[in-house]
Amino acid sequence: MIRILLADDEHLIRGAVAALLGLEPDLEVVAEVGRGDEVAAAVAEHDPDVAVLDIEMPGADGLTVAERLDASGARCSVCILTSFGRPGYLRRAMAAGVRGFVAKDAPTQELAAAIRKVHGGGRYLDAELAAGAMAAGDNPLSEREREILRLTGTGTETARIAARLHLSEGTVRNYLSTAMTKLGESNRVAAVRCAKEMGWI
Amino acid sequence: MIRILLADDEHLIRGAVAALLGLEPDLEVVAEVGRGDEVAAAVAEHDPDVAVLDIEMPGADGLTVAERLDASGARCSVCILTSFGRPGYLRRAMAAGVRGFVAKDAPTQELAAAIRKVHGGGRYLDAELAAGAMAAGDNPLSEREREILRLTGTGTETARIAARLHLSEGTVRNYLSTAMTKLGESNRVAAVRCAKEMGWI
DNA sequence: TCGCCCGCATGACACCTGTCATGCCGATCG
DNA sequence: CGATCGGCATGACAGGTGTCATGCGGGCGA
Repeated sequence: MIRILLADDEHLIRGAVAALLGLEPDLEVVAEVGRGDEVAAAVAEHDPDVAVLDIEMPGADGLTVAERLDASGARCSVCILTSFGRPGYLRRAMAAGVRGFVAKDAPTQELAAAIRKVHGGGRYLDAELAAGAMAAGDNPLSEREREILRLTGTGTETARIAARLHLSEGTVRNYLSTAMTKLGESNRVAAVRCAKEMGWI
Repeated sequence: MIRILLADDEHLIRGAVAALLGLEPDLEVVAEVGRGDEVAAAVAEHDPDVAVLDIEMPGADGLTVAERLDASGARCSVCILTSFGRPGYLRRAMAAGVRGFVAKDAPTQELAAAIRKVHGGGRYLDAELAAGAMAAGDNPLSEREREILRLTGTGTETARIAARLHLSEGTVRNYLSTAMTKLGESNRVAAVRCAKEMGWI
């Protein structure tokens, strides 16, 4: 029996995935949490074999959680289950020692297959996603560029961004300009959108 | 036995929700589709009692599908199941004769409860969402403003938007300006974000 | 019928944005 | 070591952006 922890902020979906996994005779969901920052405690308490993590979660996102579990030398394996198979996400997951990566639009039985593979010490990657990540290449943005794109994406004005980061407005515009050049986009809205889709911010 | 049609573009999630509903003795999933534009045919073929529709789908979004079903006088009731409980979505759904509206982060048993209520001729609304919709008020944006906000949100340059809509650039900027004023935002990125969160574009 | 309001559309003006030239610093490499 | 490259930071300039005054036409209440 493979013991599973499920982390996803959408309660109903979490319950549905638990129901799906409950249909498999060799799988057992032993814990469910709705926030990233509750995963560590739940792992400590329930000692699951595999942690199935969503990426978009309040508290801490699934990739950050995976990195922390990896750094703390936790016994349990991690399988990411997410809506967005963005290239940047996949790379960050691999770097964090994640061995399974399944998209929410994958075939129904793929999650159980991934969990078994991961529990057996193997890896499970969606072929489409892996190909996409290879094609997209590395994240070309610097830390400053990412930060400023993130803030721009929330609708923050240039002046406010400059104030918050202790920069001149011209410098903020300059980072946006280099980011736009790197992403091949011609304005800030398009650059933010592109960076988000790649999983780079 | 209540016969259900399930429409959601995320295959794995669709399967999971089907598994969840399969646990209920009085519910039966008789059809599953992954695109909005496949719903009509599936309804005609399987004659379900209740159609459970996601909003974000390729082909046609769930609200559009609900409006079409309503207009065609279909026998089956509609229950919307979505990640985003945006005020504008709820209003559009009500206008389309939808009688159930459930958020994906609602408690696990809420979907089954909503389906039973809707099948019995009643209505089922998440109290939180309904309150949010009341508080947000009506969509203040005109058709032109929505269209231009949508295009701006995809990263399209002002000049291209003007060309596509056969307007001068100044007019496009003006619509963005009035939209920004109505939404209380100070730049186009913020306005797009705000309108999206309200479900107004 | 007459104002009145609202949506649609435009051009002009002030200001914000995107780009460029420039410089500094640390890392990498021949 | 000196050369070179990439990240960080700035100011100046041209052009795009947000705002305003203005006008047209359709619907709606007085």
